[in-house]
Amino acid sequence: MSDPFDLNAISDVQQAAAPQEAPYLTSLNPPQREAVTTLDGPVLVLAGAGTGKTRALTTRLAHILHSGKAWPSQMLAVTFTNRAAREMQNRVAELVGQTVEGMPWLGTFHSVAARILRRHAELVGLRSNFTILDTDDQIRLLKQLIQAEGIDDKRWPPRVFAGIVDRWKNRGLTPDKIPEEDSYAFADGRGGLLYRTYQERLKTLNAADFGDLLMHNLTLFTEHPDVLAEYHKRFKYILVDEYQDTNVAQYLWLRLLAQAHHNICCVGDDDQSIYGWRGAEVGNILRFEEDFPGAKVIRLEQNYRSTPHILGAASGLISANQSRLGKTLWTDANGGDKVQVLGVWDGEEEARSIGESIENLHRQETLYNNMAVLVRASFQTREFEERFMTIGVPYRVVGGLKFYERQEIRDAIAYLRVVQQPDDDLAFERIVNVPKRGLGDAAMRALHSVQQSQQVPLLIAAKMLAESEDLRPKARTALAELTENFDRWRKMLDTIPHTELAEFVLDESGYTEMWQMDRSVEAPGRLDNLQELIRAMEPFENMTGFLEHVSLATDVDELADDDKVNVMTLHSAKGLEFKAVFLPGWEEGLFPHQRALDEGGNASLEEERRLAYVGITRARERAFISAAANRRVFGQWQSSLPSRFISELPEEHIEREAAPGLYQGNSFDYQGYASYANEYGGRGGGQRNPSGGPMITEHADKILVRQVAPSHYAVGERVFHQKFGYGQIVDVEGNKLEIEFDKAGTKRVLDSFVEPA
DNA sequence: GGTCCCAGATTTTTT
DNA sequence: ATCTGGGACC
Repeated sequence: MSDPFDLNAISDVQQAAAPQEAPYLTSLNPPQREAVTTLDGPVLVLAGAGTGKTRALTTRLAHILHSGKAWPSQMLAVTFTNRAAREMQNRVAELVGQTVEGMPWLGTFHSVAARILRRHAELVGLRSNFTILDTDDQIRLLKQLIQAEGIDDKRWPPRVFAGIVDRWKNRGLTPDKIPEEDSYAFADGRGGLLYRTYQERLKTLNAADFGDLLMHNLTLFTEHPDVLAEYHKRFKYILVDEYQDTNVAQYLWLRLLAQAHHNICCVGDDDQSIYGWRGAEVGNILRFEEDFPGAKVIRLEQNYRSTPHILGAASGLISANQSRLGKTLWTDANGGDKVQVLGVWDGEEEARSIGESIENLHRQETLYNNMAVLVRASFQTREFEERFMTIGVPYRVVGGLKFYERQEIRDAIAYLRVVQQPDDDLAFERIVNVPKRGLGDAAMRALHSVQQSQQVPLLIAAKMLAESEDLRPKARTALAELTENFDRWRKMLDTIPHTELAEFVLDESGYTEMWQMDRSVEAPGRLDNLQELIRAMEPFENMTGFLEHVSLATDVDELADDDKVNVMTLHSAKGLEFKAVFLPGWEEGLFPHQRALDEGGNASLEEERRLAYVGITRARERAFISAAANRRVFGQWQSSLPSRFISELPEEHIEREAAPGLYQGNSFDYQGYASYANEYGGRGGGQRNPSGGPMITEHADKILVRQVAPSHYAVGERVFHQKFGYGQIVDVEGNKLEIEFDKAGTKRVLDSFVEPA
C-alpha cells in the first residue's frame, strides 16, 4: 500500500515556515510551547481540563512537519474516539494547510490497529478482508457456542461471558495466557475452554471482535520481530491522546512501537480518567516516568475555558480524591456566576426547571447549541426529551440511538458483509430468511448440519443443500436463488461502484420491497434510512472502506452544527465544552452510581468523582447542578439523598436553591421528605404521579401543590399529540387519556400533552 | 411457519 | 414502564 502523502504540500509548508521562530509558536504559553518543541525522547504532558491540550497537540504535529523531522506518514497519532481523531485531522490540516489524507496514521486505537492487522492478517490466521464483529454479533456467536457446549445460557448469560472475554483481551491475554483461576470464573470452569473455542470460531469466520484488533497486533509484533521492525522504521514519532484511558493491551502496544526510538508523547489528565470499568489503567499515566526512563513531564495548568467559580467548584471537588498526580489549575479570567445548585422534588420538576433555564438563556441570546445537559446514565435523557418536546426546545441526543444499530441498517449491512466476505456466517444467518423465503427451523437445522459435517461456511452449505434432495423444493429454490445472487453480486464488487452495488443488492434480494409492502408506521422511516445508508457510503472509496467505517464508527453525528441543545452522558461529553452546562441527577445511588458504591470500593468512588469533575469543567460560563428527592426507576418511585459530591463543593463557589422545605441550613436535607416519598413509593407506584398523590401534609404541600384537575376531554374526541399525531380518545381517567392514535397505536398520555384536533 | 402473549430484564459508561 | 426473546398456539 502506498502512502497517500503529498510531498509537494510539505515542501510548500517548509518554505512558508519562518527561519527562526515559527509563527504558530508565538501564541502559546511557555509550558505549551515546551510540549510542542520537546521532540525527542519520551514526553508526558499532563494537561488539565481546558488548558489548550488539543491546541498543543496539533501544534506539536505541525511542528514536527515544519521541522522536517518526519513526513505525515511517519507519525502515529492515536485517540480514543472518532470525534477526537476527526478534530485533530482538521486542526492539523488547518495549521499546515494540507488535506486530511495527509496523516494516514492518525486515528483511533481501534482503527489504526485494524489497519495494521489487515496488512498482516495471514500472520495471525486471518485473511485481510476479515470482518469486525460488533458487540451484538459477538454475543450471538457466544450464545451459539455456550449452547453447543450444553451449558445453560440462562444461568450463564453470553453477555456476561462477553464481558469476561473483553477483560481478558483488554489485558492482552490470549486463551493460553489466562490465569488458571480466571478460567473458573464462568460455567463451572469451562470459561477457558469456551474462550479457546470462541477464538477458533472467529478464525473460521474470518472475523475479529473489538478486543482482537489490539490483541492480534500484540501477537503479531511479538511473534514477528521483522514486522515490528518495519513499524519502528515507519513511525518516527508517536503521539497519544487521553493516555489516562489506555488499557493494558494498548499500553503494551505503544511500548512495543516506541521501544526503538522512544519518541513518544503521551497527553492525558489523571483527573479525567473515567474508563476504569472498561479496563483503563490510570496506573499507565501514574507510572509513565518509570516506563519511559528520562521522560520529560510537562504540566499545562492555565485554564482558558472556565470562569473562576466554575474552576473553583471543580478543583474543590476533585481535591477530595486521594490518588492523583496533582495539578493546580488557574485562570486569568475574572467574574462570572457561581455554580448553581438546585434541589427539586422529582425528576419531572428537574426537567421542567432546566427547560425554563434553557429558555431563559436562549432569550438572553445563548444559542441552544452552546448548552448541554449531561447525565450520568442514558435512561435520564428520556425525561428531558419529553420535556423539551413539550415546550418546543430543539434538542439532540448525542450517542443515543445509533444509526448503524437500527434493524434495517444492520440487515442491509449483513447483506453487504456476505457479499464482501462469504465466510461471514453471522451475517448470512441474519438475512437468510429476511425477507421471508420460507426458510424456517427445518432449513436452518439442515444448513447447520451440513456446515458441521462438511466444515464449510453456511453459504457453501446452502449451495450444497440447494443441489441435494434434503429439503422441500420451495426451500431448495430459495437457497439456490439466494446463493446465486450472492455469487453474482460478488462479481460486481470490482466492476460497479459500491453504492450502486448496494442498491442492486437491496433491490434484487427483495429487502427494499419487504419494507415497501410493510404497512406499519415505521416502514417509511426505515426506507428513508436505507436511502440514507446509500448516501453515507458515497464518501468511501469502496465497500471495504465503508464496512470498516461502519464497524468502528459510533457517533454518526457529523452534522452537529444546527442549533439544538445537546443531551448526552457525562462520558460522551469528555473533550467537549459548552457555554452553559446542566448537570441533573446528583443523587446518591445515581451519581455516584450505586454500582460504583457496591463494587470497586474507593477506587470506583474516586472515578465517579472524576466524572463529576469532567462534568463541571465542560462549562465555560454557567454550570447548573441539580438533585431530585424522588425519581422513577424501573417504573418504581424511589427517593434519594443529594449526592455527597454536592457537599464537597466549596461554598464560596456555589449558590444553593431549593424548593421550599427541601433545603434546610447549609446542606440539602431530604430526611423529612424521604419518608413521604417512601410511603408513596411503597404503595402502588407505577401509574401514579407524586403530585397527584394523596399523602400531602404540612409543609410538604408547599411543594406538592399541583392538584390533578379532571380532564376537560371526553371519550370520542379527536386530539393531536406532538409525538404520536392524531388520534381518538377511548378512555379518560383523571388527567390521563387513553388514545387510539391513527398511526402510533393506543397510548396513555397526560391531557396536557394533547390539544383538540 | 407465523403470530401472539407472557416473563424477564433493563439502566453506567464505549471502541 | 417499556422492550425483548422465547414459547405456546393457530
